[in-house]
Amino acid sequence: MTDTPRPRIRLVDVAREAGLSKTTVSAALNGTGRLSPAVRERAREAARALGYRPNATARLLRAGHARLIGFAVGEYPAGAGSYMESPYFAQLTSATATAALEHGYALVLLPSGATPDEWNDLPLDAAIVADPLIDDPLVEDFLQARIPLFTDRSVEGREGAHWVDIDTVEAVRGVLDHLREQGAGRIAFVSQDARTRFHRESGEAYRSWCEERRVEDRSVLAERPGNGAVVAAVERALGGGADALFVVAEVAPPLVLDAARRHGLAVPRDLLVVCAGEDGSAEHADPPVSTLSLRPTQVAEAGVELLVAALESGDPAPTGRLVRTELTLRASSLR
Amino acid sequence: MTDTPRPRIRLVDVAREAGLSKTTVSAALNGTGRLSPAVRERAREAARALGYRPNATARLLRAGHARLIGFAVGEYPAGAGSYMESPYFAQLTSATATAALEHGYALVLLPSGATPDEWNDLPLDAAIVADPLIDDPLVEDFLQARIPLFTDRSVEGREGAHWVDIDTVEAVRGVLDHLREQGAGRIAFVSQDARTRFHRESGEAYRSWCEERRVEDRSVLAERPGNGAVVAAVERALGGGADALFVVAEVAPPLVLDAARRHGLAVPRDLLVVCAGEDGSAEHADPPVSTLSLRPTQVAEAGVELLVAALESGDPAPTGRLVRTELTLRASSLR
DNA sequence: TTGAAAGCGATACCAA
DNA sequence: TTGGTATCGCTTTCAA
Repeated sequence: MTDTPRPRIRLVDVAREAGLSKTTVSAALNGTGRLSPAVRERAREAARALGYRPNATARLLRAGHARLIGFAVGEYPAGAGSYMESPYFAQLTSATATAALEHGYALVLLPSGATPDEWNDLPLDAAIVADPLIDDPLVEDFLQARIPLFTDRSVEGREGAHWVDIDTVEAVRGVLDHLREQGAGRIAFVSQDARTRFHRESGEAYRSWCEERRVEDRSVLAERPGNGAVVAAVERALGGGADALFVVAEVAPPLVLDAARRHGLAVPRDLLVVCAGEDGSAEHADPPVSTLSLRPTQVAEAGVELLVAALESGDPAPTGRLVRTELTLRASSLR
Repeated sequence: MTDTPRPRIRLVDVAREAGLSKTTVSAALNGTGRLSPAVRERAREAARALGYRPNATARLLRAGHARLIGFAVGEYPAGAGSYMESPYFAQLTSATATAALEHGYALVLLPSGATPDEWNDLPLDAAIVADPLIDDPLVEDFLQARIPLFTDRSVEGREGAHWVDIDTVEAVRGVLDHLREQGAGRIAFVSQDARTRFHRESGEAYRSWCEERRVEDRSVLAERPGNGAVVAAVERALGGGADALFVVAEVAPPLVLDAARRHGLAVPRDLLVVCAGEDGSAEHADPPVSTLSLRPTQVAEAGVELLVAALESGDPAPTGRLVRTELTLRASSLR
């Protein structure tokens, strides 16, 4: 029944207990200053005995920074399910957290549509907006608040803004070229009605590739995010007689194969398939599915690096970097 | 070329600009105190003109709390890939963040194996350890630091600890009973060598269910986490002649169906399948796969509620709550 | 080698 | 109605 009293132990309490001054105890515990080993030990002992834990907020106030970075995703309107269920965002989020931690920063999760008053009370040194919407208010708010920001290329050149993006156009053309080399003539492009840069740019890249080659534009749009709607879009594409599928909408790759099977199509014999995304089931599907990785881990690492460099140097000059996507060829697109 | 000066605007700066005192400006901006509308407006105007943003750290020091909750997952040893790639943890994480935000708290992402010095500098009001390992050091560290904690039932009764857990034993027996009712006689149990409570308890529940009914124990363990190893385990179970599969190891359900197909087994005719987990592809698989949901969203909400209640009341008395799992029956386990 | 005192930036009491 | 001053808990000169 040790009914420990509520009030937390402060530095002064330790000092009093040890018969030393705040200053000395602080130096002893932080390993700074020139203290005699005896005194240092005495201070440490008192701290241990009292169960002293320094008040983080106070140190931060003194230090002038919080080593905290806000993290939000622009992609999903609040409430439309969780963005983390997407393997891409899951990897992006955890890679960002890991990269930040390695630089001594912790990530604070912000809701997708966060307004300033939701983060104004948080001591954020910087912010990250992953896959911002077009003219994302979140981005504008952070920029206006002069909080260093890392997001995609749409902020290029703005003060305090740092970007990392992928080579979408090149990547899309690479996939399409690959499918053509493997003998596909009617390549359908399955996307989703997303307002992200990737979906917009990849759609444009697909269309211009088709135009250049004078082939029919076989884009199909999923009406909503989620496996169900994307599978429905895939079925439409197959109904249209496609002999290859490039799926950039997020979907579990095995479900695409299921759809093909239902249409009596053998992959890769009758239908070639490439999916964009990080879904781990692609590799173990039957047959294994070729994937275009958007490299969330590399994006996160590069962005955090840029952001931290800006933070440490205090230089608001905008910086940016491009990350290469990676096409992994598997049985589903190789004849 | 507005070369804005580095130093941030503080309250005093606004006060000087407005010809008022810090106190008055503070009251004006916070809407407290009794100020004349004129003065209030003058203060606000000055703040706006200077682009004043209050220092969050300073307010927090004053307020005595940070409204920040640390979030870590015990499950994965650091570096073994990201826990967020699991739909269960992805949902748990985002539901926790959402629930916390609704109560005015923000979530700080901590790495899985975090040691005290990784979070000591963070102003955490509380912590959450999802799916702790047995005797998880993380749990012990938080408890010892007297930081209010929410985790699973293993901390039941300890001061400052709050738990939420699921009815694992009942749930497992329910699934097994269901499979038996549907005519299965040789039910294999596919798990993974995880040190979480769920995997341990579900395994025990399966074994005692088998004993009670004098049927063979057909447990199979995946050697590692990840689709590959789990599919291999499923194949072993099928090789052993199972006529039903209860897969509690995390895997994309369509891959289980693929494995069955490779063994020439039709689902549900020759093989019944139930998967535990939140993988969204189960619903759209062909045939749709029955799933046992561990209800991460409900767990998160209940836990945050308990934690926040304890935080607001300052009462360290331990609390806990049980959440019911949910079995969704689909074609894969219905004859 | 040790300690007194001055901040960090904001809020809240209480006197004017 | 307004403002001086103490305070939150810690770190850091700087003097002794």
